[in-house]
Amino acid sequence: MTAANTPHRPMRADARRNYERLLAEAEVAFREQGTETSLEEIARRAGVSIGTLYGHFPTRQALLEAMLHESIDRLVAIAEELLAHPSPGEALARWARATAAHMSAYRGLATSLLSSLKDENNPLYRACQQMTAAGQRLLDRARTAGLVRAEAGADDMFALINAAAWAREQVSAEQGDRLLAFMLDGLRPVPAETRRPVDPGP
Amino acid sequence: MTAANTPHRPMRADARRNYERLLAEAEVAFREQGTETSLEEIARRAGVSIGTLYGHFPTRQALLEAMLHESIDRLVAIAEELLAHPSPGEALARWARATAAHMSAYRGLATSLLSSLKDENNPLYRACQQMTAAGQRLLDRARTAGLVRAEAGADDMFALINAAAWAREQVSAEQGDRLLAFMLDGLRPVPAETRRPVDPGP
DNA sequence: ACCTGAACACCGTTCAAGT
DNA sequence: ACCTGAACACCGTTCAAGT
Repeated sequence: MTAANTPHRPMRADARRNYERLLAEAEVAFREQGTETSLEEIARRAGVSIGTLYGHFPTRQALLEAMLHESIDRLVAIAEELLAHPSPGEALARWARATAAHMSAYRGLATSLLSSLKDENNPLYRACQQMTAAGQRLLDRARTAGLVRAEAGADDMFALINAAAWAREQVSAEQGDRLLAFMLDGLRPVPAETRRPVDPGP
Repeated sequence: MTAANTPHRPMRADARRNYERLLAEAEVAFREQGTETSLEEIARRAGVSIGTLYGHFPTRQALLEAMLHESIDRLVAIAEELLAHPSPGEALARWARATAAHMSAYRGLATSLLSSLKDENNPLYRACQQMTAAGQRLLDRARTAGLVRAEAGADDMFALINAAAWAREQVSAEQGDRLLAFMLDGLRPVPAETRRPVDPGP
């Protein structure tokens, strides 16, 4: 593994090996069984005691965060690259699709992520902030191009991407694609002629 | 309780009392703790054995279905009434808001509902179908008024309502409202002048 | 016909004891 | 410095035995 998902400071060789094995098995288990899968099974598959797992990752969120580190960096980098794409709308849509696709690879992850925003101390909190910040630049560029309405913030787009990823876990791939497309189109400015067509109502 | 949530055929008086108490406690527990709350706690609160709970409701979904029966009937009736609303767009939006609000009252319900569509034998499957059918009439009416694009089906709208309800569980009420509004606006036809503004891309 | 509660298998989390 | 595994508290689900 690269330096991205290694812990803060030097580690004893056996500890480091356990850390890596736990991370690798967690990735498999989360992908196959969802983010609520048994931690004891992860420890078992990694060949260590459950106490060792807790020693390295005090909470499920900490383990998820460590597992996501690399891919989040990658998504942030992709956002950076897409800023150079000729079409601000396409760039935004592509990043949203890539992000939603990644999230929906782990059942329950969208829920873990979006709910982490309720607590600053949740290890996933910063991860969400990074992704939101990365999306913000693409969103603002699309807004400047007249493709995004004023009241839509980067947090809204992040929530929509999560919602699409959540839906994608439950429906067919085709419908999942369609739903994300609808959501992104929903960020466009509402054209005057279709606004409140008949009656505003109370 | 009314006849709506009583079981199929005559029941012994004590059985009926247990059934009703379980349903009442389930409603409270699901509302306070979410749809993954402990069934044993529901039985405890209802003052019956866990075996009695399983005797009446063989699965968690069966208990949820029984609990939702009345409110789903109500939402179907509301859809009916809204067909007479002068604005097809407003009617659709109001039904969607009412439905999302109801669903988000029980944490985890949106997931239980949308995922039930993967299995015809899930007791919630029919409940989802009823709601989708109710929404379909409002959706088609809005489509006739030019407010909904051709490729958006009633199942898409149902999924979006669920996604909004799911998001509402995790974010603020204001943001939840906004997200649902974005999603519904995403069902509108895309005006020609904002379609693919610069470059379609590969 | 319905209810009870023990039984079984599983899990999250902590922490004293080891090396 | 790190690891182990027993301990505790909890849960889902089934089913023999009761009334």
